Amino acid sequence: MSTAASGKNTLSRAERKDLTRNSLLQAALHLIGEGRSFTSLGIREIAREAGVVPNTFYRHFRDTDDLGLGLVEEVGITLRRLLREVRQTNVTLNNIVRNSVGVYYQYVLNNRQLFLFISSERSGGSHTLRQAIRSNVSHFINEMAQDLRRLGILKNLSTANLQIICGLIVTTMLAAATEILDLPPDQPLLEAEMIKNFMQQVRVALIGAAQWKEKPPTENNLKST
Amino acid sequence: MSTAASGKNTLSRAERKDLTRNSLLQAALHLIGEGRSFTSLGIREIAREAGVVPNTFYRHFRDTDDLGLGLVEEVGITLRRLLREVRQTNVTLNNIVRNSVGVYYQYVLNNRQLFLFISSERSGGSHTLRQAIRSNVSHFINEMAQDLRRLGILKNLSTANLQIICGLIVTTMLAAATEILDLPPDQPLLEAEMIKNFMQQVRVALIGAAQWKEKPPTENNLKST
DNA sequence: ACAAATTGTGTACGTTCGTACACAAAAATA
DNA sequence: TATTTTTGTGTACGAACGTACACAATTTGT
Repeated sequence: MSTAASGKNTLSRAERKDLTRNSLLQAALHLIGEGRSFTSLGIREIAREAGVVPNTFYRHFRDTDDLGLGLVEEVGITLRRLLREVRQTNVTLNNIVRNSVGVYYQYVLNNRQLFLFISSERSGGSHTLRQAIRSNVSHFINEMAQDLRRLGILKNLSTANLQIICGLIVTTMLAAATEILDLPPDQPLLEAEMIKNFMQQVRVALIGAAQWKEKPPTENNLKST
Repeated sequence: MSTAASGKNTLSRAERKDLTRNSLLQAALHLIGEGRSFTSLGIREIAREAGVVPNTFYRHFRDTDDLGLGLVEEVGITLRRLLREVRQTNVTLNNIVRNSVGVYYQYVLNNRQLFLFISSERSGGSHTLRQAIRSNVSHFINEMAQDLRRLGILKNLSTANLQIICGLIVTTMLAAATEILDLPPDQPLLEAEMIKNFMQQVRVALIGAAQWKEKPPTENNLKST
């Protein structure tokens, strides 16, 4: 009887620890869901919401930033997997776009608090969290560009420009999610309208990308000063 | 001797009040410039930085959000004027784009702290500030669409779709500013690279917009489920 | 079986915060 | 000139915070 559960419903120490760790993460998310901003949350507040004594917090996280990193990791892993699956089971650009957008917003709406956190801290809070989120976003962009290249989509673009296009699309998706989450919940009409507008933005970006010519030899259009 | 300065270097009461009001605003910006996030600033902290006693704060602002509204108004008025001037003294789309981008980044870099504040609080802080910033952004988008229409640019687009395009461009500009401000200051190489990439994003969006056809009658591409 | 490590608890201390109240100086108003 | 209003000051109080330390309970490793 070394590692796992010995009797019937007992939990190992590591499992119990993960339980309270998760209750701390969920407590932070719950507070965010009530309109609080993550930056303003304190250790005592999170611990109180999780039903533990303040000091317990330190058994799991060094400070609130450290807890935030846990949240970032969670959303990054999940969302990256979901979007990769979409691109692996579709081959045409239109299907990839439609399904990626669908999966993405499904996730955003099903994980409201988690994405409220991401939206806020992406530009808002501590340097550490900003870096972590930005790193995840870059990872997203790279994977997207890589998959599009593999599928032979947008062959007219150099790798660098393909990344720029993917960056534009990801930026647009993030901004749209932020706006949608700022609506009062359960406003399906406004929500559908915003998603429709956003999809048009993505389509315009893709049309522009398809039309883009490397090193345009035509006229002296748009050369830098 | 009713209203204004009576003697030589005396200031009226209103002028003196505006002086300390500005020193409070500048104090908040200075703290932001040192890496602090606006959401985490307190009344005492701002007052201390401004060199006044905490209670003085209440003579000018109800709370920190109220002070934030003052900052939002300042950047909104200035930036809207600058961009409107660009669009009023240029007629071709390329010139408008190039000069708007130039003026915009000039402003962002010359008002680093102010724009750090905007970037953070646009998605981050209190509901009040978010609303105020979003309202300014909408105002921007509307003015841009209106001016482009007036100049006869992108005639192929309906008013609604023109607004969507302008929204895409404004979103891209905001995201780019946020990223640039996150670089360590005085990195002109990285900065120039990022601005170049960003301009390509805007160009792609405009190319896509020019190619966009209302009600495409071709195939059954991209109809919603 | 026993020692060691882990995890959550309780108490406690010093700091900072928002804000209330009384007050002083000076400008505006009559 | 006399009175009122405005603007900044000084003091004070209760609450919340981060965190340190000692301790209890229980699982883990030998």
